[in-house]
Amino acid sequence: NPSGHADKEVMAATVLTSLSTSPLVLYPSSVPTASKTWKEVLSASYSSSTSGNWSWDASDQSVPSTPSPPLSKDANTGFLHSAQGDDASEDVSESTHFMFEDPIPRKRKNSMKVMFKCLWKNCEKVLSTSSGIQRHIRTVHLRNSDSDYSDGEEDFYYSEIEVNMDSLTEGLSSLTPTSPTTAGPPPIFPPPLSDVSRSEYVGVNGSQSHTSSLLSQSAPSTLCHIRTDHAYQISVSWQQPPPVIFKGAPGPVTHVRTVSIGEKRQPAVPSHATVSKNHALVTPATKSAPGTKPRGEAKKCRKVYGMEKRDMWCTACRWKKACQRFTD
DNA sequence: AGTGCCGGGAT
DNA sequence: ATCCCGGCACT
Ligand SMILES: [Zn+2]
Repeated sequence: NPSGHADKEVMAATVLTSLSTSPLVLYPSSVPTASKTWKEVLSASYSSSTSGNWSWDASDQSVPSTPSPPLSKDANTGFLHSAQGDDASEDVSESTHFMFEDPIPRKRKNSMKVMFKCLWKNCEKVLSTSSGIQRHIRTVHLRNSDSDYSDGEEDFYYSEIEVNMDSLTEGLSSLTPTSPTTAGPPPIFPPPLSDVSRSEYVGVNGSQSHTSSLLSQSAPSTLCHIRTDHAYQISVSWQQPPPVIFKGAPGPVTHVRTVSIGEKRQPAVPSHATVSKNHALVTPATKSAPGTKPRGEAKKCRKVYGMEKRDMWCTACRWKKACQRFTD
Protein backbone atom coordinates (compact mmCIF):
# COMPACT_ATOMS: atom_id res chain seq x y z
CA ASN A 1 0.00 0.00 0.00
CA PRO A 2 2.08 2.86 -1.21
CA SER A 3 -0.43 5.53 -0.47
CA GLY A 4 -0.42 4.79 3.20
CA HIS A 5 2.51 6.94 4.01
CA ALA A 6 1.26 9.85 2.09
CA ASP A 7 -2.07 9.68 3.79
CA LYS A 8 -0.54 9.45 7.19
CA GLU A 9 1.77 12.28 6.59
CA VAL A 10 -0.94 14.41 5.22
CA MET A 11 -3.06 13.66 8.18
CA ALA A 12 -0.25 14.34 10.59
CA ALA A 13 0.45 17.58 8.91
CA THR A 14 -3.17 18.48 9.08
CA VAL A 15 -3.30 17.72 12.73
CA LEU A 16 -0.21 19.70 13.44
CA THR A 17 -1.51 22.68 11.60
CA SER A 18 -4.77 22.55 13.35
CA LEU A 19 -3.02 22.27 16.65
CA SER A 20 -0.74 25.15 15.97
CA THR A 21 -3.53 27.38 14.87
CA SER A 22 -6.18 26.33 17.24
CA PRO A 23 -6.10 26.51 21.00
CA LEU A 24 -8.35 23.62 21.61
CA VAL A 25 -6.83 20.33 22.38
CA LEU A 26 -8.73 17.26 21.63
CA TYR A 27 -8.59 13.95 23.32
CA PRO A 28 -8.48 10.67 21.63
CA SER A 29 -12.20 10.46 22.03
CA SER A 30 -12.30 7.76 19.51
CA VAL A 31 -10.87 4.39 19.01
CA PRO A 32 -8.78 3.62 16.02
CA THR A 33 -10.60 2.77 12.92
CA ALA A 34 -9.64 1.01 9.79
CA SER A 35 -7.68 4.01 8.74
CA LYS A 36 -6.51 5.10 12.13
CA THR A 37 -4.20 3.18 14.33
CA TRP A 38 -3.57 3.75 17.97
CA LYS A 39 -0.31 5.33 17.24
CA GLU A 40 -1.95 8.00 15.23
CA VAL A 41 -4.80 8.48 17.58
CA LEU A 42 -2.51 8.88 20.49
CA SER A 43 -0.02 11.01 18.70
CA ALA A 44 -2.79 13.25 17.55
CA SER A 45 -3.87 13.68 21.08
CA TYR A 46 -2.11 15.36 23.89
CA SER A 47 1.46 14.35 23.92
CA SER A 48 1.41 12.37 27.08
CA SER A 49 5.03 12.77 27.88
CA THR A 50 4.28 12.80 31.54
CA SER A 51 2.23 9.71 31.70
CA GLY A 52 4.78 7.50 30.21
CA ASN A 53 6.28 5.93 33.22
CA TRP A 54 4.49 4.40 36.10
CA SER A 55 6.32 3.26 39.07
CA TRP A 56 5.01 -0.24 38.69
CA ASP A 57 6.05 -0.42 35.14
CA ALA A 58 9.31 -1.69 36.41
CA SER A 59 7.63 -5.02 36.75
CA ASP A 60 6.63 -5.07 33.19
CA GLN A 61 9.83 -6.35 31.90
CA SER A 62 10.99 -8.10 34.95
CA VAL A 63 13.04 -11.11 34.31
CA PRO A 64 11.85 -14.40 35.62
CA SER A 65 13.90 -15.73 38.45
CA THR A 66 14.85 -18.70 36.42
CA PRO A 67 17.52 -17.92 33.96
CA SER A 68 17.45 -19.97 30.89
CA PRO A 69 20.19 -22.49 30.57
CA PRO A 70 23.06 -21.52 28.40
CA LEU A 71 21.82 -23.20 25.38
CA SER A 72 23.99 -23.20 22.43
CA LYS A 73 23.62 -20.00 20.60
CA ASP A 74 24.70 -21.47 17.38
CA ALA A 75 21.66 -21.47 15.28
CA ASN A 76 22.27 -24.05 12.71
CA THR A 77 19.71 -23.27 10.17
CA GLY A 78 17.62 -26.20 9.30
CA PHE A 79 19.59 -28.52 7.24
CA LEU A 80 17.65 -31.62 7.83
CA HIS A 81 17.06 -32.91 4.44
CA SER A 82 14.46 -35.30 3.39
CA ALA A 83 15.58 -38.80 3.98
CA GLN A 84 14.33 -39.75 0.62
CA GLY A 85 17.82 -39.59 -0.61
CA ASP A 86 16.77 -37.62 -3.60
CA ASP A 87 18.31 -34.50 -2.37
CA ALA A 88 21.98 -33.94 -2.35
CA SER A 89 22.29 -31.39 0.33
CA GLU A 90 25.30 -29.26 0.29
CA ASP A 91 27.91 -28.87 2.87
CA VAL A 92 26.51 -29.13 6.28
CA SER A 93 29.68 -28.40 8.07
CA GLU A 94 31.18 -24.99 7.90
CA SER A 95 29.90 -24.26 11.32
CA THR A 96 33.29 -22.94 12.21
CA HIS A 97 33.78 -19.77 10.40
CA PHE A 98 36.39 -17.27 11.12
CA MET A 99 35.67 -14.98 13.94
CA PHE A 100 36.94 -12.17 11.92
CA GLU A 101 34.95 -10.18 9.59
CA ASP A 102 32.62 -12.25 7.58
CA PRO A 103 30.18 -10.15 5.67
CA ILE A 104 27.08 -12.10 4.94
CA PRO A 105 27.76 -15.52 6.33
CA ARG A 106 26.45 -17.11 3.25
CA LYS A 107 22.85 -17.69 3.91
CA ARG A 108 21.46 -20.99 2.83
CA LYS A 109 19.80 -20.89 -0.45
CA ASN A 110 16.57 -22.63 0.12
CA SER A 111 15.62 -22.16 3.71
CA MET A 112 13.16 -24.71 4.82
CA LYS A 113 10.76 -23.98 7.55
CA VAL A 114 8.88 -26.62 9.36
CA MET A 115 5.21 -26.17 9.63
CA PHE A 116 2.57 -28.23 11.28
CA LYS A 117 -0.39 -29.53 9.42
CA CYS A 118 -3.56 -30.84 10.89
CA LEU A 119 -4.40 -34.36 9.92
CA TRP A 120 -8.04 -34.39 10.69
CA LYS A 121 -10.34 -35.22 7.91
CA ASN A 122 -10.85 -32.49 5.41
CA CYS A 123 -8.78 -30.18 7.47
CA GLU A 124 -5.83 -28.54 5.88
CA LYS A 125 -4.87 -26.25 8.67
CA VAL A 126 -1.24 -25.40 8.75
CA LEU A 127 0.38 -23.48 11.52
CA SER A 128 3.91 -22.61 12.26
CA THR A 129 4.09 -23.96 15.75
CA SER A 130 3.15 -27.21 17.29
CA SER A 131 1.35 -25.47 20.06
CA GLY A 132 -0.55 -23.71 17.40
CA ILE A 133 -2.03 -26.80 15.84
CA GLN A 134 -2.49 -28.31 19.21
CA ARG A 135 -4.68 -25.45 20.10
CA HIS A 136 -6.36 -25.70 16.75
CA ILE A 137 -7.06 -29.38 17.13
CA ARG A 138 -8.18 -28.98 20.66
CA THR A 139 -10.62 -26.30 19.81
CA VAL A 140 -11.70 -27.32 16.41
CA HIS A 141 -11.64 -31.04 16.40
CA LEU A 142 -11.71 -32.05 19.99
CA ARG A 143 -14.50 -29.65 20.66
CA ASN A 144 -15.63 -31.56 23.65
CA SER A 145 -17.02 -34.29 21.55
CA ASP A 146 -18.07 -36.00 24.67
CA SER A 147 -14.77 -37.69 24.49
CA ASP A 148 -13.78 -38.32 27.97
CA TYR A 149 -10.30 -37.13 28.63
CA SER A 150 -10.59 -37.46 32.29
CA ASP A 151 -7.48 -39.50 32.19
CA GLY A 152 -5.74 -36.28 31.41
CA GLU A 153 -4.73 -37.03 27.92
CA GLU A 154 -5.50 -35.50 24.64
CA ASP A 155 -4.84 -36.93 21.30
CA PHE A 156 -3.35 -34.73 18.69
CA TYR A 157 -2.82 -35.69 15.15
CA TYR A 158 -0.70 -33.50 13.06
CA SER A 159 2.27 -33.74 10.85
CA GLU A 160 5.36 -31.78 10.32
CA ILE A 161 6.02 -30.53 6.92
CA GLU A 162 8.85 -28.58 5.53
CA VAL A 163 7.95 -25.58 3.58
CA ASN A 164 10.30 -23.81 1.35
CA MET A 165 10.22 -20.24 2.34
CA ASP A 166 11.78 -18.28 -0.39
CA SER A 167 12.19 -15.06 1.42
CA LEU A 168 11.72 -15.29 5.07
CA THR A 169 13.68 -14.92 8.22
CA GLU A 170 16.27 -17.54 8.62
CA GLY A 171 17.28 -19.44 11.66
CA LEU A 172 14.95 -20.97 14.12
CA SER A 173 12.71 -18.16 14.96
CA SER A 174 9.38 -18.32 16.61
CA LEU A 175 10.42 -20.37 19.53
CA THR A 176 8.29 -18.90 22.16
CA PRO A 177 8.14 -21.00 25.27
CA THR A 178 4.92 -19.48 26.34
CA SER A 179 5.69 -17.52 29.42
CA PRO A 180 7.94 -19.30 31.81
CA THR A 181 7.00 -16.72 34.33
CA THR A 182 4.65 -18.86 36.29
CA ALA A 183 6.20 -19.03 39.66
CA GLY A 184 4.23 -21.84 41.11
CA PRO A 185 5.30 -25.41 40.89
CA PRO A 186 4.56 -27.17 37.68
CA PRO A 187 1.40 -29.12 37.47
CA ILE A 188 1.48 -32.45 39.03
CA PHE A 189 2.35 -35.23 36.78
CA PRO A 190 2.34 -38.87 37.24
CA PRO A 191 5.92 -40.00 37.32
CA PRO A 192 7.28 -40.43 33.86
CA LEU A 193 6.66 -43.86 32.65
CA SER A 194 9.51 -45.79 31.21
CA ASP A 195 11.24 -43.37 28.97
CA VAL A 196 9.39 -42.16 25.93
CA SER A 197 11.18 -39.13 24.83
CA ARG A 198 7.91 -37.54 23.98
CA SER A 199 8.01 -36.93 20.34
CA GLU A 200 8.04 -39.51 17.73
CA TYR A 201 7.37 -39.93 14.16
CA VAL A 202 6.32 -42.69 11.94
CA GLY A 203 8.25 -43.09 8.82
CA VAL A 204 5.46 -43.24 6.39
CA ASN A 205 7.88 -43.97 3.74
CA GLY A 206 9.73 -47.16 4.20
CA SER A 207 13.08 -45.57 3.77
CA GLN A 208 12.98 -43.13 6.54
CA SER A 209 14.10 -45.08 9.46
CA HIS A 210 16.58 -42.94 11.17
CA THR A 211 16.67 -39.46 9.82
CA SER A 212 18.02 -36.82 12.01
CA SER A 213 17.00 -36.49 15.56
CA LEU A 214 14.74 -33.76 14.49
CA LEU A 215 12.66 -33.38 17.51
CA SER A 216 13.53 -35.79 20.19
CA GLN A 217 14.53 -33.56 22.98
CA SER A 218 16.25 -36.44 24.59
CA ALA A 219 19.34 -35.27 22.90
CA PRO A 220 20.27 -31.91 24.30
CA SER A 221 22.47 -31.25 21.41
CA THR A 222 22.47 -28.09 19.49
CA LEU A 223 19.77 -28.58 16.99
CA CYS A 224 17.11 -29.87 19.28
CA HIS A 225 16.40 -26.44 20.49
CA ILE A 226 13.30 -26.88 18.54
CA ARG A 227 10.13 -26.39 20.37
CA THR A 228 10.93 -27.24 23.92
CA ASP A 229 7.47 -28.01 25.00
CA HIS A 230 8.30 -26.89 28.47
CA ALA A 231 6.20 -28.22 31.25
CA TYR A 232 3.85 -30.59 29.73
CA GLN A 233 4.67 -33.77 28.04
CA ILE A 234 4.45 -37.30 29.09
CA SER A 235 3.09 -40.46 27.82
CA VAL A 236 3.18 -41.14 24.19
CA SER A 237 1.06 -43.80 22.79
CA TRP A 238 0.00 -44.92 19.42
CA GLN A 239 -3.42 -45.19 18.15
CA GLN A 240 -5.15 -45.29 14.88
CA PRO A 241 -5.98 -41.70 14.20
CA PRO A 242 -9.65 -41.00 13.91
CA PRO A 243 -9.02 -38.42 11.30
CA VAL A 244 -7.77 -39.11 7.89
CA ILE A 245 -4.70 -41.15 7.55
CA PHE A 246 -1.85 -41.09 5.20
CA LYS A 247 -3.28 -41.08 1.79
CA GLY A 248 -1.08 -41.36 -1.19
CA ALA A 249 2.42 -40.24 -0.61
CA PRO A 250 2.28 -38.40 2.63
CA GLY A 251 4.77 -35.83 3.52
CA PRO A 252 7.68 -36.13 5.83
CA VAL A 253 7.53 -36.62 9.51
CA THR A 254 3.98 -37.29 10.26
CA HIS A 255 3.80 -37.89 13.88
CA VAL A 256 0.94 -38.69 16.04
CA ARG A 257 1.12 -38.39 19.67
CA THR A 258 -0.80 -38.26 22.80
CA VAL A 259 0.15 -35.60 25.14
CA SER A 260 -1.13 -35.05 28.55
CA ILE A 261 -2.65 -31.75 29.23
CA GLY A 262 -1.20 -30.33 32.32
CA GLU A 263 -0.59 -26.73 31.75
CA LYS A 264 -2.70 -23.71 32.05
CA ARG A 265 -5.78 -24.04 34.11
CA GLN A 266 -7.84 -27.05 34.23
CA PRO A 267 -10.82 -27.87 36.33
CA ALA A 268 -9.38 -30.85 37.95
CA VAL A 269 -8.09 -34.16 36.98
CA PRO A 270 -9.88 -36.33 39.41
CA SER A 271 -9.84 -39.96 38.72
CA HIS A 272 -11.52 -42.54 36.61
CA ALA A 273 -8.98 -43.68 34.15
CA THR A 274 -11.60 -44.69 31.73
CA VAL A 275 -10.71 -45.84 28.33
CA SER A 276 -10.52 -42.94 26.00
CA LYS A 277 -12.44 -43.96 23.00
CA ASN A 278 -12.63 -41.80 20.01
CA HIS A 279 -16.02 -40.60 19.19
CA ALA A 280 -18.06 -38.11 17.38
CA LEU A 281 -16.83 -34.69 16.70
CA VAL A 282 -17.77 -31.21 15.66
CA THR A 283 -21.11 -31.73 17.23
CA PRO A 284 -22.13 -28.42 18.62
CA ALA A 285 -23.23 -30.21 21.68
CA THR A 286 -22.46 -28.93 25.10
CA LYS A 287 -20.14 -26.22 26.07
CA SER A 288 -17.23 -26.25 28.34
CA ALA A 289 -14.90 -29.06 27.67
CA PRO A 290 -12.52 -30.59 30.09
CA GLY A 291 -9.70 -28.91 28.31
CA THR A 292 -10.75 -25.44 29.19
CA LYS A 293 -9.04 -22.78 31.07
CA PRO A 294 -11.17 -20.88 33.49
CA ARG A 295 -9.47 -17.58 32.91
CA GLY A 296 -8.20 -15.58 35.76
CA GLU A 297 -10.46 -13.55 37.90
CA ALA A 298 -8.33 -10.50 38.39
CA LYS A 299 -9.19 -7.41 36.45
CA LYS A 300 -6.62 -6.46 33.96
CA CYS A 301 -5.48 -3.13 32.69
CA ARG A 302 -8.06 -3.01 30.00
CA LYS A 303 -10.95 -3.29 32.32
CA VAL A 304 -9.36 -1.16 35.00
CA TYR A 305 -8.44 1.79 32.88
CA GLY A 306 -10.70 1.37 29.96
CA MET A 307 -10.15 1.92 26.32
CA GLU A 308 -9.97 5.67 26.68
CA LYS A 309 -6.95 5.50 28.93
CA ARG A 310 -5.17 2.90 27.01
CA ASP A 311 -1.83 4.57 27.48
CA MET A 312 -1.98 3.60 31.08
CA TRP A 313 -2.11 -0.07 30.36
CA CYS A 314 0.91 -2.14 30.87
CA THR A 315 2.88 -2.98 27.82
CA ALA A 316 1.60 -6.49 27.61
CA CYS A 317 -1.98 -5.39 27.71
CA ARG A 318 -1.40 -2.79 25.08
CA TRP A 319 -0.04 -5.50 22.92
CA LYS A 320 -2.86 -7.84 23.73
CA LYS A 321 -0.55 -10.14 25.54
CA ALA A 322 -0.85 -11.59 28.98
CA CYS A 323 -1.05 -8.83 31.51
CA GLN A 324 2.01 -8.51 33.64
CA ARG A 325 0.79 -5.89 36.01
CA PHE A 326 -2.20 -7.68 37.38
CA THR A 327 -1.49 -11.29 37.61
CA ASP A 328 -3.76 -13.96 38.83
C1' DA B 1 -21.01 -7.56 24.12
C1' DG B 2 -16.90 -7.41 26.39
C1' DT B 3 -12.43 -9.13 28.19
C1' DG B 4 -8.03 -11.72 28.13
C1' DC B 5 -4.50 -13.19 25.29
C1' DC B 6 -2.30 -16.65 21.79
C1' DG B 7 -0.53 -16.74 17.26
C1' DG B 8 1.26 -14.26 13.86
C1' DG B 9 2.43 -10.21 11.08
C1' DA B 10 4.62 -5.67 10.25
C1' DT B 11 8.41 -2.64 10.94
C1' DA C 1 13.28 -6.15 19.32
C1' DT C 2 8.82 -3.27 19.48
C1' DC C 3 4.22 -2.64 18.24
C1' DC C 4 -0.18 -4.12 16.68
C1' DC C 5 -4.18 -6.95 15.36
C1' DG C 6 -7.20 -11.20 14.02
C1' DG C 7 -9.54 -14.22 16.14
C1' DC C 8 -10.99 -17.18 19.74
C1' DA C 9 -11.89 -18.95 24.60
C1' DC C 10 -14.20 -17.50 28.28
C1' DT C 11 -17.25 -14.32 30.87
ZN1 LIG D 1 -1.85 -5.22 32.04
